[in-house]
Amino acid sequence: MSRAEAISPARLKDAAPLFAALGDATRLGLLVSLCASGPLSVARLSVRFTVSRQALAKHLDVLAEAGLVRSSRQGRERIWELEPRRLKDAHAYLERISLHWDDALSRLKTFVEG
Amino acid sequence: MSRAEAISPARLKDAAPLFAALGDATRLGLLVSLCASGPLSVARLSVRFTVSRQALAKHLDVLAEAGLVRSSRQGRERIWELEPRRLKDAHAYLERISLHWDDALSRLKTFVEG
DNA sequence: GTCATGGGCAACCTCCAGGTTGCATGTTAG
DNA sequence: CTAACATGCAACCTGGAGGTTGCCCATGAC
Repeated sequence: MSRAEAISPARLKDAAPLFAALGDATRLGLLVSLCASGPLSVARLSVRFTVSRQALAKHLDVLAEAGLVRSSRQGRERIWELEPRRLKDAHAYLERISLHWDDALSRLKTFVEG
Repeated sequence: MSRAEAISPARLKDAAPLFAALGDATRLGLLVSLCASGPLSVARLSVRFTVSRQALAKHLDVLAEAGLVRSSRQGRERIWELEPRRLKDAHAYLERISLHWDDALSRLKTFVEG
């Protein structure tokens, strides 16, 4: 019996930009930094990276577009913080595909053995 | 206490191409197709997509490069199948970041409440 | 043999991601 | 007020991703 729900094309179109946002070493580094050190400004972040501040700002925009990060103004600074919900979303997607795969495997096993 | 292990830059450089490979709707579609229908040839796959056979072949190469898919010759056909290990890798990676986040949250909570 | 089918290869095109520099704007410190 | 700092904005450059077409090669069918 199949426990995994179908993966609709709509979900695919939602998932792709999410993974695309995760598919860059600098952006993953930003996520990890925000994870480890909590909310930070671009200036604070930029001392940890080799690329320019503007490049980081663009990356943060991409992450925000994907819903992985959120920003708020505090005085003259803009503070960025992680948005863990979308991270869980990505996680759930992979889980769903894995489930499908395990299902397919067990079906195959049943077919072969039975 | 912190249960999450550190996320090394080396792991970042490993994870980025993996997510990048997942960050395309067509490629996700390929994975789902291979998941649902088992190993298939490019010709078989291409009837389900609107892009050309060559485009799909390139996507499959990208997926193979990321270790998400594997191919073998069978007669005049090349059969592609899923490689679930790397999928689990990506899964584990997100889990690691989430763990870090949860750790950071609980540390913050302890700090605020304690 | 002959033909259709599956696949690799290569050239080519277009667009945008990722990066840079330079300058303008707003805000806090003294 | 003025200087220093954090950011926003815009123009610009370059490489590579994603797509196409056209052709050639191998293999299985007849």
